[in-house]
Amino acid sequence: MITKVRRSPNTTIKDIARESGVSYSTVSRVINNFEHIKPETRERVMDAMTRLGYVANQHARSLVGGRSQVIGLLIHAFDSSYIGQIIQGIDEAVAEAHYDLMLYTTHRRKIRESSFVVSLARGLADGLLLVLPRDIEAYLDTLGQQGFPFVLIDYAATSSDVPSVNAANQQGAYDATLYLAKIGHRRIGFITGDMVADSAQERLMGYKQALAGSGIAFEAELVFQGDFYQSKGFEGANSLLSLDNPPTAIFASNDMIAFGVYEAVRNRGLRTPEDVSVVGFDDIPQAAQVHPSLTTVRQPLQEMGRIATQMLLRWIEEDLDEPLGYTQLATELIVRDSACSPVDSVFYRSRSAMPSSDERR
Amino acid sequence: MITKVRRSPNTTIKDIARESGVSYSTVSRVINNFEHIKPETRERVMDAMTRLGYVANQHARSLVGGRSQVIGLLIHAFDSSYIGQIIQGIDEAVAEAHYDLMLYTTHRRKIRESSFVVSLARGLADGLLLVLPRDIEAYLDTLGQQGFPFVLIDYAATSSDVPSVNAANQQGAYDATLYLAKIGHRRIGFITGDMVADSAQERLMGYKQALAGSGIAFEAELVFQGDFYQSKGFEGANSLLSLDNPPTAIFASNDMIAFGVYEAVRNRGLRTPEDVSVVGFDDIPQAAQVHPSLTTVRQPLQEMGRIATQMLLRWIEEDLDEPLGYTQLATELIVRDSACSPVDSVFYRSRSAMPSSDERR
DNA sequence: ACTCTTTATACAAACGTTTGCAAAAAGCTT
DNA sequence: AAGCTTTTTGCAAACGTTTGTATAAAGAGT
Repeated sequence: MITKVRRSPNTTIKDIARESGVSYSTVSRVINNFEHIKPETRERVMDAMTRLGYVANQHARSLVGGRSQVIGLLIHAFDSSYIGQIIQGIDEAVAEAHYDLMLYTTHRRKIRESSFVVSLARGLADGLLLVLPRDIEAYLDTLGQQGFPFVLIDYAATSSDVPSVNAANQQGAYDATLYLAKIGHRRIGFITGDMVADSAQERLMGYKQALAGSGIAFEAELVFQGDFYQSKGFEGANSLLSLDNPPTAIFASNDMIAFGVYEAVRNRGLRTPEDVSVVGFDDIPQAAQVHPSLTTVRQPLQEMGRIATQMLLRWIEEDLDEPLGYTQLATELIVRDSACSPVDSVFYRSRSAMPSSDERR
Repeated sequence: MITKVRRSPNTTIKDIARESGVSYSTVSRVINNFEHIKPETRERVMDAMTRLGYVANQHARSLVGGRSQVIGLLIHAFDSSYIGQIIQGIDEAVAEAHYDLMLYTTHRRKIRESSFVVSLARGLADGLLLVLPRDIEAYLDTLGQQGFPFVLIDYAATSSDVPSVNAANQQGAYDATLYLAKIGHRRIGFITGDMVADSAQERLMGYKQALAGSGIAFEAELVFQGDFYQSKGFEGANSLLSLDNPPTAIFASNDMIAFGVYEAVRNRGLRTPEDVSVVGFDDIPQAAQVHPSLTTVRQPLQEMGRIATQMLLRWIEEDLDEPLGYTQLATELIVRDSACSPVDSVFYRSRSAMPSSDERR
């Protein structure tokens, strides 16, 4: 049924052995840097390897060694550059450790998720990274019971014995909201993310907490439920700005939403930040390129990917009996040009028409 | 040096054999759907497999069978959602064929590219997909000589014996420019992509060709050299609009650039499309969400990924002696709200302030 | 020179499959 | 009931490594 494709008969450890006049086990020991090898022999073997262009067969290695040098990465889609940033961090850490990366996208197909986890657990990968997983409950058990190493990214672990990495979402939202309050805003709108994500919940809590801390009463009408996409941001801002008493500032749960807010503000003949201040969350690369450049809460996305990977590798390589708990990374408010004091509005026109964007970083 | 992690002794084909009272080769044949198996035996074996939760060890399989059921994907970064769309297409096709996807990012590290190609060729993957590759020459030979299956995506094959998939960039640019000319524009600005990419070159040619076809003289001052990023779009539009005789329309080499143009137009107190018509290229998801929604040349990105994958799989599985040539996919002009006749400008204000966006699709 | 470590190498088994070959079982034909 | 074909099953070898155990070579100490 399956046609064999047998490529050029690959050079194996035995070819090297023959070529350099030693046994194949010696070759293996040279490859794996064993101590008791006569320098001269080592030399001869190495030589033969480069001459014949030897590359070890990873499958044979995994078969006997049990390790595949591969880690699996499960994501659900390639929305925006949020995920790209995380992957970049992962990729770097993975490459450094000489592992490879197997990619699984779920595209909202729930069922597939748990089924592939099983197959992963059986040899294909040594560990698994899950970014922003939905319905983990389904396969968390499977993973846990098998003692299969895994780390969650951007998932607020409800029980802290689940190894995970995320950002200080609540603190970040708190900082952003407090900043707006500090520069004088009293009516601050908020557009949420998709509330099934923990991060969305946490950001809302941070917003509320900062209001409370600033002596501003929470008003439900100032909160619009979004979904992390630009169009809902547009819609949300339109809704908020249509209020009888509209907000002077809008805090968006991510940068894409903020871009939608930009559009809505403009569409109504208003200006950012003179008429409406805007603050985002994430600090995706576009945030700095946009006009006016976006004041936003920076989430260390690459860092998150990198750290999660390192945690995972430690679990894989050090045969721990306990999992590694969870790590929370600090966020940072990046002040750019999209927010100013409401009182500034009047004087703002004296500034140049083309905002100077990133000068202050 | 390496600590063994030996997980729970996995159930193998032999366990199943013992459990169901047959030999392990029979089990293997049941798994691989051989014809001469007594239905009752098959039943018994299947039963044991589900009971013991058997999953085949892929490494052992590859070792003997030569096939790893993995295909490698080489990309250089996760810019914008352009790459995401392509990956989605790839991922779907790969999943359908029950293969897995190994991800390699090069992050502008040229050297690594060629080195890993070698290691891939030795067992880890059965084939390779390269998206928008730079300096292929370096390792194209390696691949070609080894007879290792590979397909390039979004690379204009100079010699048509290189298997590749891309979009009709020139035709698409031609269509867009012609469209602008048809609705009355005579001065059409153009912002290029990164000219090291073939697609950028082709789009420029399409632009020139359409001008010629419309009896409009090409003017070098109307072409600004960009790099596919939003900030260069902003810069480029500012430059073009500062000309003594500025263009009434700007054709951007991709959607991100078009967004930059949007910003520049606004920043000068002008409006899209009333004062400056804008057309993009790609049709990334954001293009439809933006205000005004962007008229753009749709590149069938997912389709490209899917088709490239299918080509690759055919090469892998059907043991062809000849490679598969190259496939070019048609583009489609998606008319939305960002371009109108220059004469419309005067009357445009009668339209509602909030453009109706995607209604006409 | 003779045992005793230490260093260096070789052999063989194992990892979990697939598959060619051979043997056993079952059906047919006479 | 013997002979033949066809279906069904089992054994063993192979894939390319790693690694435990055994052996050979080389120094060290007497």
